Amino acid sequence: MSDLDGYVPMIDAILSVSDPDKVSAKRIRKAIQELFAVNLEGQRKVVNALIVERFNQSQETRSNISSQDLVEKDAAIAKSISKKLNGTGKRSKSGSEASKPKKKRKSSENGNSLSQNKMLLSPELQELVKEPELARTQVVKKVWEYIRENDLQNPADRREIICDDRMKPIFGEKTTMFALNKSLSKHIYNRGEVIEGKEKSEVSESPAASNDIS
DNA sequence: AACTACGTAAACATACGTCA
DNA sequence: TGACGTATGTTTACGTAGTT
Repeated sequence: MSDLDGYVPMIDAILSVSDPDKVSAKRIRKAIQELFAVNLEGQRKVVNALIVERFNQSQETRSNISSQDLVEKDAAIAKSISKKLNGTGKRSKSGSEASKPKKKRKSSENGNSLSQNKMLLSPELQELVKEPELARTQVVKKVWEYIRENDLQNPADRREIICDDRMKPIFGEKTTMFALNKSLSKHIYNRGEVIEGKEKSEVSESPAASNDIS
């Protein structure tokens, strides 16, 4: 057994404060990766096996011994874990935050995100962003650049976007930042989609027409 | 092994909760 | 009260974990 032994106390601590019905090896492994800033993907099976082993042992221990000492020790470690996982202890807005993923994420590490795949754009969108194809995220970025350059946000409610002539075929008279992506999706195509089925606009109605604003 | 379910990635602006 | 962190909404292919 190896360097993984160093994680045993932490595994035990996590197990001690977790609901046995809900806890999973995956969750524990991720927690350890975060806490120790290590990548255990290459050792996933070994780590999982270790976690299962500790789980079984902890269940056994719990049923047999009710060591006050152990509980207190676990509680102390668990407290520090919880503090680390939840940041500075700030905020715990909507209930069970622990299980929720963090919204703010580091930029892609593996670069295989589909968001980076170039997509073909409808003529209306091409006209707006001045590019024939872009990654979805880049499309959004370009659209926002255009909105700011032309000062198209409603000053009273900056979530609202008042469309100009170039935007109207895509978004209608006005839209919101939340509806932006939905409207955009009608103007973004996969290459295969276009090659196999010709263009959406050719097959059925034009994307602009599919927008419910007529 | 095959299948299902879920989390992740990216962009954006604003509202709101929490802490110092 | 200001600063900071997070939720909100949307898209969808891919990776992974869990289940059959």
